[in-house]
Amino acid sequence: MGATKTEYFTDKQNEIALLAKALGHPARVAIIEYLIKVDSCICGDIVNELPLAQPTVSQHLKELKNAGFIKGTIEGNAICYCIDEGAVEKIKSFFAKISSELEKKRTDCC
Amino acid sequence: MGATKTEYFTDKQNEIALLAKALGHPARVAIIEYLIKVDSCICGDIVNELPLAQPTVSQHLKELKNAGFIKGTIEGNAICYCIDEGAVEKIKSFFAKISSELEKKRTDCC
DNA sequence: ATTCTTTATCGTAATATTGCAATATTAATA
DNA sequence: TATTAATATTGCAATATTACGATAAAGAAT
Repeated sequence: MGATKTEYFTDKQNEIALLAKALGHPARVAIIEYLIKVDSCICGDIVNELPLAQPTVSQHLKELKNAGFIKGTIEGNAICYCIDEGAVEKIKSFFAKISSELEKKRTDCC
Repeated sequence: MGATKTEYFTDKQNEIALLAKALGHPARVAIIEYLIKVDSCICGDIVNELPLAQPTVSQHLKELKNAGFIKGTIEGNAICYCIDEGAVEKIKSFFAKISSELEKKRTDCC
């Protein structure tokens, strides 16, 4: 025991959970915010922006990449990172849907 | 080491991370979806909806509650759970903002 | 009062995450 | 080709999460 039982849930549920989990750490929220703040993709620089050691940042970037949140392309000896719009769209519309459903059936029993 | 260095990040970043983390497990996504699907708040029933043992579900509910995602009120010997609209609004607007910023400055370098 | 039902908590095992020093890799540059 | 710069990987310790059996707690029903 100890491992998440992904096979018990739908693909959609697992996908949303994966994306949400990717942003379940303040460093990764900070990375996304930084990628947004800086116009265009950024090559390098991310390590200097965060109060964490380089291997730790590299690991967080890897997790964001694995979740599909960011893309990285090699640009000389640096790597250019940017946000994957598709991923943002997916999780954005999940919460937008939840929010609108909530408003529709506001029965306020609690 | 091993613990998240929350003190290095802003309150806002930690708040978003906390909410995102709460939905970083398919069972918790399923719980939220179920609470939405069923009109009004639901008293009981959640355990039977999920393919997990009762203590596990209870733990997931606790985490959603700690993150501020759901509220629970005692209703006889059952407990009535419902979604906290404020939390949904917060994370919804975070992703909506990310999405609109992305569209604004779409420079497509990757 | 006893039993049933519902939910929470405790204890514990398995696994995952977080963080970093040390090291490797890879490409640009001198 | 050595050196430098940027990023990744390895290895490991500390901590957190996931899952569940056993048990507790508390109100409802008999």
